[in-house]
Amino acid sequence: MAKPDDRTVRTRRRSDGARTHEQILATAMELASVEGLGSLTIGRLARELDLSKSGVFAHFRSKARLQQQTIEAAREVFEREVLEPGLDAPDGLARLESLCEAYLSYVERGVFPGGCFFAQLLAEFDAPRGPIHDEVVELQRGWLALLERLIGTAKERGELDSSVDAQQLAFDLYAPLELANYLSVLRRDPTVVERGRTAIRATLTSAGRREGDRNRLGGRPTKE
Amino acid sequence: MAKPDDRTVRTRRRSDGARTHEQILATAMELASVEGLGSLTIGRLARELDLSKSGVFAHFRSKARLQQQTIEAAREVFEREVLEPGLDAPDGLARLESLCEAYLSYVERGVFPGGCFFAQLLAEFDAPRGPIHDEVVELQRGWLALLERLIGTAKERGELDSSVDAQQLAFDLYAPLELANYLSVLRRDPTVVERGRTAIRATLTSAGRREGDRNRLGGRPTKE
DNA sequence: CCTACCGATCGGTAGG
DNA sequence: CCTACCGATCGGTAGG
Repeated sequence: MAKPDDRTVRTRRRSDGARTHEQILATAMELASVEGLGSLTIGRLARELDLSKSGVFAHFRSKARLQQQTIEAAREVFEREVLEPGLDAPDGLARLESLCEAYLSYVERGVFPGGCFFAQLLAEFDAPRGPIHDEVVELQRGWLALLERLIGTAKERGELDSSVDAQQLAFDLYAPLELANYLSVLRRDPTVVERGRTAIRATLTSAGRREGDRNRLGGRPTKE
Repeated sequence: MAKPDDRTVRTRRRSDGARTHEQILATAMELASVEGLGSLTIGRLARELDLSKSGVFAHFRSKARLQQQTIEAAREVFEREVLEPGLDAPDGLARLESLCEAYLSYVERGVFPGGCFFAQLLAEFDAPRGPIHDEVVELQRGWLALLERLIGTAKERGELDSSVDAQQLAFDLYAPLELANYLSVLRRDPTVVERGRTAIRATLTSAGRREGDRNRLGGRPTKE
């Protein structure tokens, strides 16, 4: 607060520690999406950001807190890159399709260099017990609950057949989204995402009350 | 060879180093399926097996070779637990269904404590470049090629519609297998596997030429 | 945000 | 298969 308008500043020092904190988390998300949250080390982050190990450490005071905050930062990216655009569509079937397409687009655009942060987290912490496992359970529950809620609304509006099992359909939609993510990263080929689009389209069509409904999930890939 | 019939042997020492080698790999597969191949350390294995670190190290002479041999050992388990029972069915659609069911049963039986070894490997090494990544690419290619081959045969025999895209259908079948694996481990609840069975059944039915075909992938869960 | 440290563990080597 | 080591890196602390 002493010298707020100092224009002689070298490069950083704009908003002091907060800016560094953000940069650390941004790098942490990238590293974790590629190599896993377990491979994320404070020393590695320090090297990557040209800071001292203790400098990085001071921002979090424990590795567990670094991991928690990295997950939280990734949650915000997911919110901005998938949930917000995905849910910005008319309620019902259109919103369900839009959400699936938003996820596939997020994979296709390579928002995280190692693919979906949470797909990585699911596979990494599905088995080992601990606080991160518990958080992944909650995150997955929330994701599936969201899909089930949209499916329920689409059923109420008569856009999906009333005989549809919402939990099963949520599983049926989630599966190709996940596989499209893993395979597109594995092959370094975002066109695999098109397989996911085709699968989603077919699943929604066969769950629909009639195929005359306009299907907005077309074959046009997202330009970026 | 000097004392082949020594009955005064304490406990181990049956087939000497080969037995120890197998035990190390068995433990390595279990650990890797839970925590990932990257978290597998020689020191950890030594503790788990009550050996010295160098004793374990001597069997492999590098961490890379330990990882390679662990993957190879897991490949043999997959062969025995999935491919052999799965492919032991009449050629065509029945064999395709049987293979999917064999995978789901392998997940359900908890052959590896952390779920499918290769699903873990896919998620762990989809992004980081290196020799393991390259091997995962090959393994995935082989798995999808096998599915596509079985689909091709089923089409030739008229058990699947001739308009079916073999690559797409392989993707559509693979997706629920993978998700059933991840979610059943995450929730520690093998009944999630039933979601996978339902998805596979629906996908094969809608790809079939007519629904009058006998569908052997029933709702009876594998007893063990 | 830094230097300077701590004990533990890593992959790996020497030598037996 | 062992003991005894090596340099590097880990998470974390002290003290500024």
